[in-house]
Amino acid sequence: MKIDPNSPDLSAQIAKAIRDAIMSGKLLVDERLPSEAELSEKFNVSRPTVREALKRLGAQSLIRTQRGATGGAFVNRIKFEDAYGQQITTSTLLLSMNDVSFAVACEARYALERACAPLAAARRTADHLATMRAEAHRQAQPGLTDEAFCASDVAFHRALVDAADNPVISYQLAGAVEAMQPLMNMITFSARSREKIIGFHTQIADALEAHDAKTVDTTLAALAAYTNELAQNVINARAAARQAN
Amino acid sequence: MKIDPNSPDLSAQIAKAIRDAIMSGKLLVDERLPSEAELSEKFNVSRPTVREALKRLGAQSLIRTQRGATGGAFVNRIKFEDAYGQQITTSTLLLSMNDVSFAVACEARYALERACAPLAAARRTADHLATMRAEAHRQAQPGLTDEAFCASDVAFHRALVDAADNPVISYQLAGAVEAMQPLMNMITFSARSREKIIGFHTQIADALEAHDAKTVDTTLAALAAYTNELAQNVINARAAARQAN
DNA sequence: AGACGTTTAATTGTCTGACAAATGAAAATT
DNA sequence: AATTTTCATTTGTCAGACAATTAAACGTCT
Repeated sequence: MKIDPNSPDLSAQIAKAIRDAIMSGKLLVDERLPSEAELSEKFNVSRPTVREALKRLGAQSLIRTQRGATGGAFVNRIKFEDAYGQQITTSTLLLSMNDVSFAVACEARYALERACAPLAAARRTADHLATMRAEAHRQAQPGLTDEAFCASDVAFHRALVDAADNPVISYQLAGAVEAMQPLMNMITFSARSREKIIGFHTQIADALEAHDAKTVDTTLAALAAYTNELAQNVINARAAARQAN
Repeated sequence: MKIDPNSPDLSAQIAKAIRDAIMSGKLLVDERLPSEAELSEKFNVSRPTVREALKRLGAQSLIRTQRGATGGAFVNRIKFEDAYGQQITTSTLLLSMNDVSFAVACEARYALERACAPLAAARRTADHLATMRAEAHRQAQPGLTDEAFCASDVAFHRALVDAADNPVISYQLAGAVEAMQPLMNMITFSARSREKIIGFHTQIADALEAHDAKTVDTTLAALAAYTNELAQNVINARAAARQAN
């Protein structure tokens, strides 16, 4: 692909050309790209410009670089773990920057989570159950901050998702689950509400252990409704406070 | 956040520092970052290094830049549309580079899609239905290539997902749905199989129109099973061909 | 011949300094 | 007062340099 040297986004064009080559399979995994000097000659740009393009690709985990005699830039085999972070960052910012309501985010998260219920019920291992029960136990500890409670909640739900034993699902849901955390942090979890949530969590773990997909699904629905209710209370209280001013 | 000037990844460190500032809210949407010259002074690095860091952030749509007197780098309000492309690219590469089987990808896609069924059945608009029926009609045209058939299939399913009217769900599922396309392309769709798939599609559109979530769900399950069957046939045929050699 | 240092070439990472292009603000002109 | 010109700021790009790293090539000694 040719680039337009008069456009003021040469590095973006070059990055796109290389990205397209990777996507189309012209560049294979672990294949070495030409050196920066060769690329700058090929595209008729300077080395800094080539480097900016390569950094763009590196930021997307499409390439990795290595110094030294046999070094260079290599097409990176992007792993699910690499993609999680990116996915979570983007999802979190999407929610916060586009004023996505708690209700909408919550609906998405639980709708997708419920999709895992049948698979998780069928495939959960002892490890998954242990993780979930450990998190439920942590959630019951007195003196736990709201933030730590939320973090544990996320860990519980990620274990549930991972129990479906499908890496594609785990990847897609990582964003939906983790991105909820900042929104959840607006809630102050009373002892009573924590108790109730832990009850749901225990029910879910029990149902998973019993391979009872139906109960997992209905409990998740109940948990979704309750979470929404808690958030709605906060929103209503804030509105009332504003009114009082 | 301080950076270690002896590490050979200065631009990555600087990018991380700025990314963290955005994530934590220290930098607000549309806020202007210091100029490249100021940043290079602040971090004690050269301007090219700062620029590499900014390009990394630009690649993630976290900032945008503008030339001129009042120009600079600004925190970007990342839109869902911006994120789709990135999401699809990453998902597609994840599947192809990690040898994710058709079955696993298909399971994920349909599990997540079925999660939208109740919402889509409740909220579908005439527009969504029209799009879906138009795609079903396109799929019935003779002379359609397999690739075009797949593309139309993706468009149909994206309309279904969008009918759930939840931007978070649409975003998450864009990856799962679009990333399947390269895998689907291995299938040769016979006239009979196309007919059958179009039948499912029509059934889904009808059920959505009737707000019948249950039928949407069961039809999606049937479609998932059939798609898997087609792929399995290809895989078996290939195995047999290998055996014959 | 083979094991073990040494040198060397290739490559990325970083820096310096420069100029072009865009752009809005300030200054000058009508 | 309106319009044009000038100017300062900032990003985009380039050229050239040196440091750090790395593996291969080379030499040396046993």
